[in-house]
Amino acid sequence: MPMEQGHLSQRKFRRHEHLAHRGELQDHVLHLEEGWASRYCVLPDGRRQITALFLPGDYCEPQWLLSGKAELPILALTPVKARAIPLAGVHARPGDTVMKLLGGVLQNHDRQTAWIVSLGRKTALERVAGLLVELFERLQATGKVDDNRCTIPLTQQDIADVVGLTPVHVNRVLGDLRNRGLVRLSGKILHLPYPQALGAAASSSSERPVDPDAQRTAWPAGKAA
Amino acid sequence: MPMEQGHLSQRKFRRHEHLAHRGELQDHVLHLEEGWASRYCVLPDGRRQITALFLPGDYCEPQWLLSGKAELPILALTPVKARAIPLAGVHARPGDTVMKLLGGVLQNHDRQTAWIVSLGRKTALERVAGLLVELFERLQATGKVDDNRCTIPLTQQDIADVVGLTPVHVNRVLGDLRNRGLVRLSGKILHLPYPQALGAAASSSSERPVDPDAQRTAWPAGKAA
DNA sequence: CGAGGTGTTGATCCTGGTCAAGTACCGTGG
DNA sequence: CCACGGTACTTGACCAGGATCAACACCTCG
Repeated sequence: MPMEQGHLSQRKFRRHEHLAHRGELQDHVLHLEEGWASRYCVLPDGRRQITALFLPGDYCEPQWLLSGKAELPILALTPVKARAIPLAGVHARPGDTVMKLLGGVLQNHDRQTAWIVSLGRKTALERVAGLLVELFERLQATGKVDDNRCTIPLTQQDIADVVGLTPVHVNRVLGDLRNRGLVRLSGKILHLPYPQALGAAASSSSERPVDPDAQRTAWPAGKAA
Repeated sequence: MPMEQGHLSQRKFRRHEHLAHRGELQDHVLHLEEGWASRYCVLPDGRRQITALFLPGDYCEPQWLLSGKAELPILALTPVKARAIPLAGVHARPGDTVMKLLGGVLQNHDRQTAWIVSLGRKTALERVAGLLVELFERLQATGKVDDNRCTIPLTQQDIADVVGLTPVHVNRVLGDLRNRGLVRLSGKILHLPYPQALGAAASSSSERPVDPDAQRTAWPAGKAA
């Protein structure tokens, strides 16, 4: 009995409450109105990795349109208000929403690709800096940045679980960024005096000499068939 | 001038030739018939990370159906034979192919999620073991495994660029796995005497005591609203 | 008020990186 | 036939980026 898409589809979750459980079938997609959520994975011995962050304005797991199932659990990092979009309705009258959802899938896919590069090849400092600018820009896109300031409700533990580090080390890196004057993070307020500069630190840390003859084997790259 | 989908759409690439360049617009998707390819990213200072592997039978970048554009370059790791599937045709008569492509997108998405967990939280040994079983199983699914043996045309450098390690260290880890009798990798032939056991090594290395009270903060996980 | 979740800092350890040399294995051309 | 040059693989010695262990300060919220 699918209900109309009116205000009745509004759902609330408390901090640390699950929006979805591992392997659970999903007949809807959530559109976050307020609060943050995360997709995560726990290894048998307790190691945790967050594989996606969902911010206000995001669809929470657009790919459920295609799979109808949550591969991994989704956890509220803060109190969350969301609108549930029943998939039955979308499938019945495939309109604008389908394209938005597929766009969301694509965006998440590309974001994940970028994170694979980060986790595989970047230093702790680059990863943390990268996360901060990514979040800054995503919040900026939804008008949630003012005077280079925004609210990041993440714990240092959360950050660690995103960037694949220890909370202790995240702390040190944040301290380092603070010393360099690139980041001011007090309480949950993030202030980036020079977002540009932080972006630079995220790509390839300034120290690391940009090796001009980086190509291991110079594949001409221009020998099309 | 799009050609018919007959045998004329067959395309060949040599080793180290690009199937697609970074940012290039794509009016087709490739279906690999023979050979392996990889999506990769190079940082300004030369660090490389492979973010996807394409095996025979795979669609190469199904999401091009949605984006029409290659975000990252695709490189042939071996000589490649592929069938080009023009997207114009797919959009015109959306049939079975669309679902197959969307399924491919979903599969790649999930695979990337798994790799984020690996790169973020697993040890060198677990990552390498994980890669080998993944490839073994993907080849098995297309009937390319016989007597627990299959062909892996990857260089140790390639493997390193997938698992985010140094080729030197990959070598040591492979040696370790060989000593444990879990892997026999001579030339390009991979032999897994006990695929099962290797899978176990990939999840959480046997040494690592499975911490029973792993939950950092015991979130009841059962307090639905 | 106390308790538990956080953030901060120091000392020490260890996984994996770096540097370097040497080997094996080609396919090429003399 | 062998000499060669290039790529891939191995191995050792040493180094360093983060992890681990531990203690403490802070702060919010029962």
